[in-house]
Amino acid sequence: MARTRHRSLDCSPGCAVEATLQLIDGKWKGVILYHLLAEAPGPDGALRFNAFRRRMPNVTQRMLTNQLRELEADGLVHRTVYAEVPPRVEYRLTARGRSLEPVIRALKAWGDAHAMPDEATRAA
Amino acid sequence: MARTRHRSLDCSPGCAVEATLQLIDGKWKGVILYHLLAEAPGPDGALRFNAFRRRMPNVTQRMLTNQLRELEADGLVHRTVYAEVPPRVEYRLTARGRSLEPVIRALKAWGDAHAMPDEATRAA
DNA sequence: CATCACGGTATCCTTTTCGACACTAGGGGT
DNA sequence: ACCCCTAGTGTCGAAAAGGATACCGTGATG
Repeated sequence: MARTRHRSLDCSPGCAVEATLQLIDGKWKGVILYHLLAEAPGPDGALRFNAFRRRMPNVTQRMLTNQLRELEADGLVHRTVYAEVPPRVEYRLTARGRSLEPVIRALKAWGDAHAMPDEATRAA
Repeated sequence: MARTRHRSLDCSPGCAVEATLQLIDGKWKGVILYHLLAEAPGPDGALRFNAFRRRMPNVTQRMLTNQLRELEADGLVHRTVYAEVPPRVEYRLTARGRSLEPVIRALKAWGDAHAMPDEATRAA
């Protein structure tokens, strides 16, 4: 479901840039990763499905599921299902996911510094 | 033409992350910025339209134009047109664009370290 | 006269993405 | 008997993104 981008590695050497973008592209993945990195409570930083929903009220269930599943397929997030009723599912970063921290922080820092005040700069 | 993403800032505080992603999202913008940051020759790091085309052979003219125009609209790239024949147009980063350097470098570094060797990791 | 270089536009069409909305299971509470 | 809770899934349809292809002006060159 992720943007297909270029499957043949046709850019070089900027390709690594695109390879990384491909993983965190997808309209909500950036925020999901940010919440897992910086917001998760508890010792191991796990978040449940509805915890995400509370943090991101405008994401539909279907989209949230999709984005989480893609992050899981990319090996960035691990999904733990507890066989309980009502169901309980916890999401936490994998080591690979945690390694994205400098990237997410760079994105956050830039956004805070250059984009957040208002976006009237480009109000067409 | 860029992905619409969320226009109401409905995520917080991960919003800054998305705000930044929104600017460099767009299938080729990452590579374009990378080339402008790291590859541009000359003292002021300008690249001409066909210089991009040579570096990214698989991008169509239309897409390249679109991506460059969006980067220009976002204030990341400046476009200089010389009234000559044959036409000459140079693209260079604005100060705002140059400020993205740590972000691009983080993306590149992660890609080199975690994604480039092969992507058979997730070959489904 | 024809062709090339350059930096694009214009059209058309397909693929991808995303949002709305309805629906599910199964135990516990009232 | 009925509703609530969690963590989803299914289907539909609109909108956006992106690819293919053809076309443009103009001055220099062959």
